[in-house]
Amino acid sequence: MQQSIVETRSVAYPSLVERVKLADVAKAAGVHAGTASRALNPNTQRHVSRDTVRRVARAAERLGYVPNAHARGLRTARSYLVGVVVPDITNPLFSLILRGAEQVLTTAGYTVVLSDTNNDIRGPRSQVESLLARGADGFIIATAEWDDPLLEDLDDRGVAAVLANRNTRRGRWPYVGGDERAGIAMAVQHLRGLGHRRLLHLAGPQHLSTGRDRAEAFESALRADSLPGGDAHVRVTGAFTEAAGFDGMTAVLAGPDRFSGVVAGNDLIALGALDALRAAGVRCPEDVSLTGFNDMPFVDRLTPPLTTVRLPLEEMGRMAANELLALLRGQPSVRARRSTLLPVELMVRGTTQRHEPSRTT
Amino acid sequence: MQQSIVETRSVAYPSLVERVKLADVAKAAGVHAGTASRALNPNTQRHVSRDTVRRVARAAERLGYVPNAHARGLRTARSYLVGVVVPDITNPLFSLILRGAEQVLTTAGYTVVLSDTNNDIRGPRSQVESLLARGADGFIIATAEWDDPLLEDLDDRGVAAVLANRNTRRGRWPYVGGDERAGIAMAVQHLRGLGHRRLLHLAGPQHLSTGRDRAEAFESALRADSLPGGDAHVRVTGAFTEAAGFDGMTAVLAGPDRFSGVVAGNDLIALGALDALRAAGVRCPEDVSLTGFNDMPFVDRLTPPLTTVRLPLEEMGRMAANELLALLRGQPSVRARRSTLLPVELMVRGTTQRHEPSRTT
DNA sequence: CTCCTTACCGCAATCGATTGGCCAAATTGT
DNA sequence: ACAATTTGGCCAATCGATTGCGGTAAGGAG
Repeated sequence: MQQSIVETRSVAYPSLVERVKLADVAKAAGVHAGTASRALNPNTQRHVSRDTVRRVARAAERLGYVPNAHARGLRTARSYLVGVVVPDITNPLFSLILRGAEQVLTTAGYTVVLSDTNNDIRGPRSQVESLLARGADGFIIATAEWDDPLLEDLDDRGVAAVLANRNTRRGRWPYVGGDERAGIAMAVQHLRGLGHRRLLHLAGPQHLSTGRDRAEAFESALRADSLPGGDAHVRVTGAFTEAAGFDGMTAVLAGPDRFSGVVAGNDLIALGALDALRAAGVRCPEDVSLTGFNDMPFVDRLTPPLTTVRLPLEEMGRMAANELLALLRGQPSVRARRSTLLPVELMVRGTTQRHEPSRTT
Repeated sequence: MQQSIVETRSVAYPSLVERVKLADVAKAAGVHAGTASRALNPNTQRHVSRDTVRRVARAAERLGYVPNAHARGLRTARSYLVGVVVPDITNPLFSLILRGAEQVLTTAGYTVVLSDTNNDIRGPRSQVESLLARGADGFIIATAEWDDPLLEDLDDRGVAAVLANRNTRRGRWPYVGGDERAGIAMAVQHLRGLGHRRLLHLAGPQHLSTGRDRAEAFESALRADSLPGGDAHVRVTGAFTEAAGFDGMTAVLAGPDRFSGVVAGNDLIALGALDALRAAGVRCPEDVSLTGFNDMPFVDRLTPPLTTVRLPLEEMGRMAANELLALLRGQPSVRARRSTLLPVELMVRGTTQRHEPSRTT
């Protein structure tokens, strides 16, 4: 590997200047450390005189006091650390959720620890365990499987968490996601409205709630408006990837099923399907209309630009974070599981057009 | 906002079971807590008999002991927390660096704290400060400005850090980035080889090393092989964004300068430039050839697919993390500033083609 | 003017792991 | 067999913030 090393100048790496501690502030303010502690904590300020609070606050400000998180955490058994577990940070879907969550968590005084499992199935477990060892206060989990032993385990142990984007079968935690059913219904109605009778759903993996829900929504949307002469097929792909989309579409094209409209399980599957169509000489949108899901960045710049369903991902992250904060603040008594479904939007672009009957594939 | 809340079942959120502590392990193994501590720590095991180590290890294993990070951190003044500061987690450029860094840091036992400043200029400061308050051991910084008061400040305070992707004027920290000069040189030579004489560089902002270095590299690459009849212009854009690229290109098109090849400061600028060309009725690549920088995901799927320079971003993150680990482990004595330049690769795709002389814009 | 609150603040224990210092037992050398 | 080491492990202090407890002074009521 080419690699050039350039040496410039030599310098020392001194250790950090010794931090000012609470005792220093107390001394400067002429009070005891315990009093200073109370003066600085909004919840205990009422035990301290107005004047003392001011003096201590001023001293702390002047000396640049920042509390030692270790000492505090040791004493209070809280870390103000929350883990955000995502399957693939490289996927904008998750980085947007992460950003939203990070915004509200940091402004609430929490520190966000990233845990990118890189789609490794055994990833979440070890990552979460080690964060738990660090005393993490809670988690936002975007890697939930439909049947997820890790989550059941965490649930049993009473770990505070919120599920984002992907739901799970059991579990008592709040869930925040997009309104998948509505999104799929929109896509189906859009295609139907364009005159497409024979539809295909390239479903995502069924061990994820997003794959299941969308497939289910597809079928119930079709039942809802069963046009005469309507026809529909569902093909389950192995993953939410371009490769899986390509394979799935290729397999369907080789089979007997006919269709003129395709609802893909997500944008990546749609892109793979597009490639497969192209490879088979089928044009989009002239011969086949296609919709995606998620509205990832840049899918509006493809040729043709992808018609897809947009999810408010940043908002999803923010909501999930707020749910978690409520959980952490809330009385650890009785709570009800809440599901929050965020509204979605159909982005009509270039991969869908009115059906020309002669061209059903 | 549409929002449906579904209540399912009510349950209690019990607190975590009380953790097993070192004293428990020690008791189970029939030794003192101090001894157990030494037995568990590889660096101090030599002070403990072979047999005791085994007994303690076994007891720890059996009881499922995990050390309390707060207590340890309080005593040792190390947190095993590393902050990774990025300007925009949504940008795959940075999420890839982040992933690389996260991989090696977590396997080294560190916990990665994400700090996404969302391109907010005052972001890094407060984020870094609060992480410092938490006792972060070090930082990987991908937000460096060329003249960066925050970095100089941190440098003065002896904070351990490594710069990734973006370099800074001063500072004593290691820097890991792509070989920008080589990348630009490749792009220029590629265009020259295709017969393009009149080149334009749509440079990124000059307060970032990436903007500066690429602009400088562009000029020196041209000096290196000054063909007869060669001509070159540099237009500095305000940001590494599509909007800036669009504006920059639009402005140049309105001016007197002529060119048939464009070297964009990065992929986003290239995309914006592409839009501007299209809006002006200039075809790419027939009339003008265009290169980007970074090889972001999906730019190979555009029409035409973008010719660009690929950086080993994940590797960059890994290298930066390794540098930081060396810094953290290393004797805090004297070190030399190291710059590691990773090799880049020119991805020749559809936005560049042989120049047809009649068509210089 | 005395008694009783209330307000304010200091004292010291506490969280759990680490580590320097010290003592006892085991080992080695002669 | 005895002194000189080495080895193994215990004790207790320590990191820094929090908080229950108790004491003192100020203020109010009768």
